[in-house]
Amino acid sequence: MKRYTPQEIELKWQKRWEESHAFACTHKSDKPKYYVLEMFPYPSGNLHMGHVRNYCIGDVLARAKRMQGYNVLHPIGWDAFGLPAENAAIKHNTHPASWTYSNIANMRSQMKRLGYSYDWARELATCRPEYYRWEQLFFLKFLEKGLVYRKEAPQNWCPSCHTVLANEQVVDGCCWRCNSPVEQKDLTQWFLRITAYADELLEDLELLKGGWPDRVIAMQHNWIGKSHGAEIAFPLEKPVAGQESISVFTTRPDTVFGVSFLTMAPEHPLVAEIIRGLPNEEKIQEFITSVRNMDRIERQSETLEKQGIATGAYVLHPLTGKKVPIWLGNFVIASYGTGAVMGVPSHDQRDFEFARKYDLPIVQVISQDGSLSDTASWECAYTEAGVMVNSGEFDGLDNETGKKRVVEALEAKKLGRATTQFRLRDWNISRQRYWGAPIPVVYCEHCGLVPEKEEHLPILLPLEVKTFPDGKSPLPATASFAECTCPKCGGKARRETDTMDTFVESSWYFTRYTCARDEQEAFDKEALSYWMPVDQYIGGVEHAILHLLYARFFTKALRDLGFYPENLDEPFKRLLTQGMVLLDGSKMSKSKGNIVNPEEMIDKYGADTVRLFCLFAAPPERDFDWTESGIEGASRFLQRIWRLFEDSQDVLEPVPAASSTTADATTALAKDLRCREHTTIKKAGEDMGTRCQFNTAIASIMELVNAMYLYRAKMGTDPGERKVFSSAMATVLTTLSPITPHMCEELWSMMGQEDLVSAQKWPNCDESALVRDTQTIALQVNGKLRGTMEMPTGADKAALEAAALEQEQVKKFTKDLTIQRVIVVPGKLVNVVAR
RNA sequence: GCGAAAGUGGCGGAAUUGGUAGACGCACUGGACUUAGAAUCCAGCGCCUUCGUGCGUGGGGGUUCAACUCCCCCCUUUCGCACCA
Repeated sequence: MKRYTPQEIELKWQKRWEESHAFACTHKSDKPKYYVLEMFPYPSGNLHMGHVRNYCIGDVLARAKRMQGYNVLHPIGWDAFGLPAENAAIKHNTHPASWTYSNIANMRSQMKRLGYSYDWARELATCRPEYYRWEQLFFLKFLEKGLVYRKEAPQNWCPSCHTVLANEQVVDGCCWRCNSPVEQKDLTQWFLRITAYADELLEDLELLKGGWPDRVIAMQHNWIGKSHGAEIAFPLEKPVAGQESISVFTTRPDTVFGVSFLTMAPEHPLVAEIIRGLPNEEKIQEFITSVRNMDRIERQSETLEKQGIATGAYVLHPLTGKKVPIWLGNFVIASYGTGAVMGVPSHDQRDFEFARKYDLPIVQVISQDGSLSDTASWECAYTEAGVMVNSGEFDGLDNETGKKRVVEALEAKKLGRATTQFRLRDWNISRQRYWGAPIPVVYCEHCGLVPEKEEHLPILLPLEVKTFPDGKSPLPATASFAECTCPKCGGKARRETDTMDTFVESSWYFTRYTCARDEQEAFDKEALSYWMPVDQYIGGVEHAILHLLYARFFTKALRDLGFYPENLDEPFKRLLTQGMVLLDGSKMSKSKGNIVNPEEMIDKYGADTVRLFCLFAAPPERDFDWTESGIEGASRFLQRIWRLFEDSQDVLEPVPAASSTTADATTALAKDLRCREHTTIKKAGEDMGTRCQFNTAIASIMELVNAMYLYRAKMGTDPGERKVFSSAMATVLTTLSPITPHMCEELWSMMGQEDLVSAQKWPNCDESALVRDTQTIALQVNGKLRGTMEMPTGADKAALEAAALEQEQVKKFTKDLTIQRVIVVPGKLVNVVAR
């Protein structure tokens, strides 16, 4: 008897798949296409359990879809630029490139040990010039179109990473990667104009409903943060620096008559001009400095006390002409809206608190019922809808109508207009780092900013650089790179030494897989429009706004540049956000020391067992705890199949899955097994290929295996019964093969079957096999289960009712009652209603 | 505060359209085999129990012949955003 030795078997079949290019694909096919993609990994060195789970989910789906008749694209690559490579280079005195490439080699072999069915011919790494040259081309096109621009502004600066960060990369005021508190620094940086697509990014979330988890859609919705309102100009009493007025953004123009002050952010560019020469200029300056010195976490914490200072300057109310004092406030954000707000303490809670603290007037202008009350007794602002009061000609209007009328009145005076604001900011893509894609522009002494010529691409990242003595990028000091000639005038120029954010690479890699080896163009239009969009994307929820928002933006931008088909609006049709793998209830992490090493698990149990456990432990979107007893259980199930197979060699014939017929299944025993077999084909097929509920697919196959054990014990010598058993075995191996492909290949070949089990079609469910001679009918009295009865399949309502009323259990429970109704659901139940 | 998801045995979870709640697995208990253990096989496994026309899917109401499932109110947990004007 041959023992189950996964390590031997797995190597053998991995080699067989590779040699036969079993999972290569092309876009020239008559089959319907299916593009399965898992978020590509950063080559950190080793696969962790989270990776394993992610790629197992994708692999089972890819294998199942392939068997179910789809032409499947299932590629993999490496998100290979990024800061950890530089940190590792410093630590181990090596080069980021060699560190990265050796990590890729290691992780690739770990993936191969897990038997993932990738089309390896499409593998890509974003740090290769063959990849990033196209990104540089996109940059130049973006520049032409005004989608990328340079701007000086206060930026999020991570002192530990020596680089700026995008807004999306600042989490709770700290760096998303190293968790150091982020500082603000004035810098000139490159920005991608993602805000130009704010509306479309928001609206197209509608297209994703049903395919994406609600919470991811909600998170993007909030992040984009659209609000409708008005911009209102308050004329300055004394204009400064050529500015006649200060603009504010408000969602409540209907409350404009309640303005009793105007608050500006201390960082507002006009502040310096306004306070110049005022009596308390020095005090104001002190206030500004103290706010600017506050770190971001402190400034944005909800407990921060609202503080402000009166400037002594005034604006004029745009409708009444009354003087309104200008204040500075620490709660006003310079980067949102206009950086200034109108203070309406009666109808805004923040303004209310501010007015109470600094004893500013509170004037009611909205009333629930039109009556006025004394605001001195109010405990909070009234923020609900109502009728306008104290508002001149607008009195008596409901406030929604009032919003429009006030804006119209302001427009007539050229002091306001309806507008919308987004929370979304443009994406800062400059990074003061070495290990990234160079930005293809130069700064010429004569011509200024000059884009590189397309024929000069790729602008290669130099590999010969000095090491990183102070943790900073060596590029500015690398003369061979930084010193260059101007593409326009040929004069002396300096190359841009910032590199691109690595999130730029991951914003388009999924389209490059469709033609990864094309050296002539970024995309082969035919292949691209055949494969895109991705049908199922799988990854962690931590990218809900980062990568997934950037990738959506890039898709729309490249579509509008003509790189993508016109109708490609969204890159990912369906998104599955997989849960985490926990150990003892908390996330596995190196620093905590609670790690399960995938390679050790493969050594101990084999890749098939690891795959099986990852998929059986919980539905894919939920977190699950790694347990030793759980993986033991998975191993036990595979052993159980192996033993059943070994012990049944004498009766097994190499018949196709689902090949037994009604003529073979003549006994009740055989009919039952055949029914179970086809139930599993249907259930596992839907669960694996459509619902992505792998745990229940596995449960269904376990039920079939359990049934086969019982069957074999009772099975006679009848050839029909034996055929039914062989067919069921073939079905187990076929339906389980997406999950545990190696063992299934081995048993498939031991069974004497032709070809690879991976190349088999998914067995057909014969609906007639699901129909049994009799059915169990539930018996209820007043909705409570009181028993069951066996009835011939297809028995009509009258027969079911009559039979039910004859049953002892029913009689017993209706003895002293009058039967009022009998509800019959054919094939299911009979409910006797009695009072 | 706003938004989202979730709450079912000792545990992970199942019930896809309102129709027999607890599939499948883990753990546990008893038995068989064994010198013994491991492995395996068989049986049991929601709770209460006065053994019933009992209770039971976070709690409370409702709709229905029938509710884990639909409606209303509430509680708890997790996650995301948050002085956004």
